[in-house]
Amino acid sequence: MEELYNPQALEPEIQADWDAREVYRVTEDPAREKYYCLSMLPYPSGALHMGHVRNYMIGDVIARHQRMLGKNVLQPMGWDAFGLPAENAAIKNQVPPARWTYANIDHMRGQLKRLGYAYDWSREVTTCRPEYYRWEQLMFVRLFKKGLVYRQNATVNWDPVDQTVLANEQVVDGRGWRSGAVVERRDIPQWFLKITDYAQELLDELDKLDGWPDSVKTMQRNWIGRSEGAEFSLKICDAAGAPVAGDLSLRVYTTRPDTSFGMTYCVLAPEHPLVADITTEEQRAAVEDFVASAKTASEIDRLAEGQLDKRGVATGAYALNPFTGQAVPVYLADYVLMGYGTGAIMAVPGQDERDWEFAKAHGLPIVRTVQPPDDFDGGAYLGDGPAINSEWLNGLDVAAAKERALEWLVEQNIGQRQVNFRLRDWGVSRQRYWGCPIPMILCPDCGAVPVPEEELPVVLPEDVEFMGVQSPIKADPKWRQTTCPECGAAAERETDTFDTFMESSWYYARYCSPDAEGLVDERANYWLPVDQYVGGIEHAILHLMYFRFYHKLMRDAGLVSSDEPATRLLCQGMVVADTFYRENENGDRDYFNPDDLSMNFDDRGALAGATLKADGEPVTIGPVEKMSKSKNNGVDPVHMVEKYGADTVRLFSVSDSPPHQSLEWSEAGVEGSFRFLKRLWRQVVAHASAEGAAAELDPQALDDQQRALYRKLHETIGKVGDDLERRRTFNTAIAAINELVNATSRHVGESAVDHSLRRCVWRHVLLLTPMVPHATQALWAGLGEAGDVIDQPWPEMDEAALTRSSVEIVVQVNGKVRGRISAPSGASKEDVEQLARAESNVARFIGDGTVRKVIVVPDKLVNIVVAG
RNA sequence: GCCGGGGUGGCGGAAUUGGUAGACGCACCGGAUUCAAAAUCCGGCGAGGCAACUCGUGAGGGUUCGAGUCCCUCCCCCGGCACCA
Repeated sequence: MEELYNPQALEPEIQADWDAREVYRVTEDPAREKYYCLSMLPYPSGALHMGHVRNYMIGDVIARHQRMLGKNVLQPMGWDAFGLPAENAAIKNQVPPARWTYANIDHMRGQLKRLGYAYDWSREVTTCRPEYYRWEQLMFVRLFKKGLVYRQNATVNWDPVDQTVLANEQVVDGRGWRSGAVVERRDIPQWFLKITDYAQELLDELDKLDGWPDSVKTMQRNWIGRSEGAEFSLKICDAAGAPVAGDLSLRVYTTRPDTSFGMTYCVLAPEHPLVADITTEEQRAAVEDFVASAKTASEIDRLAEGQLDKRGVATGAYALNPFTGQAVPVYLADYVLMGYGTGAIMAVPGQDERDWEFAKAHGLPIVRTVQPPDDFDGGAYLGDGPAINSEWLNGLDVAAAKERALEWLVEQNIGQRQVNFRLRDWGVSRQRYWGCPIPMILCPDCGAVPVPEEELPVVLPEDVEFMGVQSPIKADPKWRQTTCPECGAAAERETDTFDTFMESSWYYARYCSPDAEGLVDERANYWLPVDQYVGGIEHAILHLMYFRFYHKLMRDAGLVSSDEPATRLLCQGMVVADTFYRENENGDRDYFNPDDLSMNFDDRGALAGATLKADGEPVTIGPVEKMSKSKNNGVDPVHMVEKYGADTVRLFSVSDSPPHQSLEWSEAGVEGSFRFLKRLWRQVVAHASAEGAAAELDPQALDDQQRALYRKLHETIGKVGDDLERRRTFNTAIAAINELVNATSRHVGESAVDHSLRRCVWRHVLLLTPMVPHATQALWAGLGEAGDVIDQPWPEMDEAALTRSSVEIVVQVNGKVRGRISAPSGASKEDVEQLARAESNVARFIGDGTVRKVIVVPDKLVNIVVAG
C-alpha cells in the first residue's frame, strides 16, 4: 500500500479492472430483489460538465448503496442523441450531425468512465441508431392503427427567406437567426399523439406517486388543468331575439353555470369557424381586420409588450341567453382561445375579471348574480354568496346554484356537465433533419398510410451534406419518393421527424432488454418500474409527463405490467458559481473564467475583489449563477479529476448541500474533500503498518473510552444508512463519517483492544464506498481484506453498541439552559428532577421561587418552571 | 395575478417527531513543526460583555413549560404557470 494517497495512479488501475471484469453488468435474477436506479440520459453535447457529474453522482451513490444492501442493481446509461445542437454544430464545423454526435458520445463515455460511475455499459442505448428508433417507429404505427395518432394543422415559425421551419429558440426578436427575415406564423399539417385520452389517469395517479416531489406533482396537476363545468348551446338571433336564417347555434363552456343570468354578451375566439357565418355585413370589414391582426400578433408577443388590454370587435350577431330569453351581442376577442373548451364563452362581467375588463372597455352592461359582502368594493366578484338577479336560482349559494343550473340545462336538453383539460395533445412533428423519421406515407388517394411494419425502420441517412437550411431528406427526391402500401400509386414519405421527447419517453424500458426484438421483452417486467429516477427539475412537466404517458401506452399495448414508470423521483439542484465580468463599450458584460483571475480576500476571508491575470486590472464580481458557457463560470470536471482525482470530485459534488438543492462550487471546498481523503488514507496506512494483525474486536472487553468510539461507529452506521436511503441527504451522511474519522484519530490508546477497535472502525471505510469507491477499494486491500468493496455487505448497526450507562441531561429553568447533569440512562423522572435541582447553577436560578412544574424528557432534558 | 419552495454565523450548510441553535466543511485567527515556506498536527471561531450573563434563525404578533420548527399578518428571494372561461 502506498504511503501517500495517489488517486492518479490507483483510480485508472481500479477502473480498468472493473471494466475488464464487467463488474457492473447485471442479469435478471428472479430469486433476488431488484433495484433499478436511473439518471436521465444526457444529450451528447461534446463534453461532460459539472451538472452532469453531480447528477450522475446522486444516482451512483444510491445504486452502489443498494448493491451493498444486497439488491440486484441495474444502473444503465445512454445518449439522447437526436436534436438541434447537432444541426447547429454541423453548420458551424462542416461535419454531418451523425459524425459529430458519435464522436461526442465516444468522448463523453470515456469521461464518465474516468469518474467511476457504476454503469452497466452492455445496455448502453443511443437513440439516433436505427436499432433503437425502429421500435419507436413500430410503436407509432401501432398507435396510429389504434386511433391514438392523428394529423392536424398546427402553427409553426416559418422563415420565408430560408423556406424552412424554425424552432422557437431560432427565432430572435421575431426574426430568423440566419436569414434575419421576419418570421411568419404558418399552419402546416403535423402529427399528434392523443395524450388527452390519458389526462384523467395522468392526473389521478399523481396521488399514488408518494416518492415524487410535491413541486413536480403540483406542476403536472396545473399543467393537466382539469376543470368541471357545463357546456350548452345558444341560438344565434337578431337584436330583437328573432331567429336568423340557417338556424345557427353557438356552444359555450363555463365553469360557472350558476352565473348564467348575468350573461350580457358572448365571445368567440378569432379563429372560431362560426365567425364567417354570423358576422353581419356592416361589421364584416371590422371583423376581418381584427382577425388579421390577431393572427400576426401572437399571444406571447403581446404579453411581452404588456398589451393585455381586452381587444375585440362586435360581429353584429346576437345569441339568445336560454336562461333569460334575452338576446346578447356576440363579440370576437383574442382573450378567448380556440384551443380550449369550445372556443366560445358566455361573458358574465359581474363574476369574471376578464369579462369585467372587456365589458368596461367596450361599454357593455354588467349584472351581478352573486351578492358580494358589504365591504366588497372591487370589480368582478369571484367569491361565494347567495345568488341574486337569477330568478329561480336566487338565494342559493354558488355550489348549489351550479348544480341547479346544470340540472336545468339537462332538462331543457340544451347542455350537459362537461370536464375540460388544459392539457393539449402532444404534437410530435418537427420539421428538422436530425431526428427519427416519422414512418408514414402520404398518398394522394389514400391519405396518410403507415409504413408497413415489415419495412421498418425508415432509416435516416447519416452521411449527408447539411447546410442548416433545408433538411437533406426533404431535399432528396429519391428518399422521399415511394409507393403507397395500400394502392401502389406513387406517394411521398413524411419528411418530418419526431420530437426528441419521443426517444426519451421509453429509453428507460429499452435498457431492460436492449437487444429485444420489439420495444421490450419480458425482462422489462423484472426491472420495471424504475425504483429511483434522478434528473433535473426543468423536466418536471414535459419529459416527465410524456414518460408517464408513454408507459401507459406500453402498458395498454401489453408490453409492461406496471401503471407508472418510476416510483421515486429526485430532482437535483444546479451547480452554481460566482460570476466575474466587465462592461464593454456597448454596455454588455464580458464574463471571465475564474481560472483567468486572481482573487483577493478581506480580513474575514470573504471574497473582496478579483483582478484579471492578463492585465492586473479589477473585474466586477457578479451574482452566483448556474454554471454556463454564457456566464463563463464553468469548471471543467476533467481538469478537476486530473488535479484531485475522481474520488475527490465525486465526494465534493455531494458534500456541500443536499442533492435537491443547488451546489455552490468552491475549489477551497474541493480541497477540503481532498484533505479529508488524504487524512483518512494516512490514518489507515498508519494503522495497517503498525497494527495490521489486530485480533477480532470483542465488544465486551471495551473500557469507557473505547466503548464511546465503538458507540460512535454504530451511531454513524445507523445515520449513514438512513441518510443515504430514506432521507437522501448525502451531505449529512458525509459529515457523520467525517465526525467518525475525527473521533478515531483522537483515540490514542495503544493496547491490543485499541488496535482491534481501530481495525474495526477502519473496516468501515465501506460506509464511504458509494461516494468514494476507488479509494475505499485501495484501503480495503491495504487492510488485508479480500474481495471487492463494492460487493461487501453494507455494515449493520449493532443496537447493543448504542446503549449508554449514563447520559448528559440538559437542565433548563424557565426554558433557558442553566446546567447539565449526568444521570444513569433511563433514570426515573423523580431521580432526574432531584439531580437537576441539586446542580449548583440550577439551584441558584430557582432561588426562592416556587417550582410550578417540572417537565422531563427522558435521557435528554429537564425544564423547571419557576414562578416569582 | 395564481401555484410551489425558501430566508439560520464571514460563506456552504446542520438541527429528522415542538426539546441544548450553528453538526460537518470552507474562510479566518493563534500555536506546534520548519532556516523558511508548503504540507501536516493542536487549539479558537454567532454578537455584546472581564465575568455572571444578555441578545440572536427575514419583520411583527400569537400558541406553548419550551418555537428555526406550529398558527396569523407582512417583507424579500428562487422556480413554475400565465387571458384555459
